Amino acid sequence: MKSIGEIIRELREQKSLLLRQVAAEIEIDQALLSKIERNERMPTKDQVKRFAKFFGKDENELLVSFFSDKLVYEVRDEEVALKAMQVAEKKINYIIKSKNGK
Amino acid sequence: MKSIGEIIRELREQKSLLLRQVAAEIEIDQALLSKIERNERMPTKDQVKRFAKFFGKDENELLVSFFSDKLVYEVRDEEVALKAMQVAEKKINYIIKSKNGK
DNA sequence: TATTTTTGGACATTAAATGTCAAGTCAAAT
DNA sequence: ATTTGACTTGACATTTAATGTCCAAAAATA
Repeated sequence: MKSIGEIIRELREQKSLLLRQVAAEIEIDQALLSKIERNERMPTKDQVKRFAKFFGKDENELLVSFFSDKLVYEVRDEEVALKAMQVAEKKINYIIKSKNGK
Repeated sequence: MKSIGEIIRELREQKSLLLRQVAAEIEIDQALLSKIERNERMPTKDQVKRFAKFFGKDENELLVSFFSDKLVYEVRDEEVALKAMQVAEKKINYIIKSKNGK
């Protein structure tokens, strides 16, 4: 249940790396990495993939954190947030079923 | 489980109104309304409120359709869509609990 | 205190969304 | 067949929101 930023920071600290070092690997500005780790900026999907690769983490696992953060962000301040999320889940389920033949 | 666009179109047709007429009420271009009804454009939150008021529908009900559509749109093409949605729901629940004291 | 790491904030850039307009299609009616 | 009215389409404009950059300030470390 951690945010994508928290996860990235933990991974970096586990390896005792500096912002500068990881930023260079991922090819982003170190100030941007700092912000990503503190959830002040969202990374792009592509950056998340690079983080996964660099830290040797499962890509889908990080992507789930990433997208769930984005989803939460979309409705966080809305009264109907939870309801909307539940309905969205049903809709996704429906779409998936449609894709799999019937 | 209908999209916000489908709902708006149905409401309009139930009252036998023309695109032009509803568009004037809501104060949007009729071409835009046409696109909204066919899910080619998303309305803004404010427009959704105006639709609710004009059609005499519960505002939150329409907002749930609206936001759930947006949520689905955010992850529709992602392999991890469902998983991300489920995690997002947990996160929302957590946030709500935090807000209510403990 | 000097050095290094991290953060803050203003600004630039890019990307994505909404909104507009004019031309287009289609159906019904005459 | 032509006209009329309703709706749609597509290119483009505008607006909004996000990411990205730079440099100075702050915080931590030696």
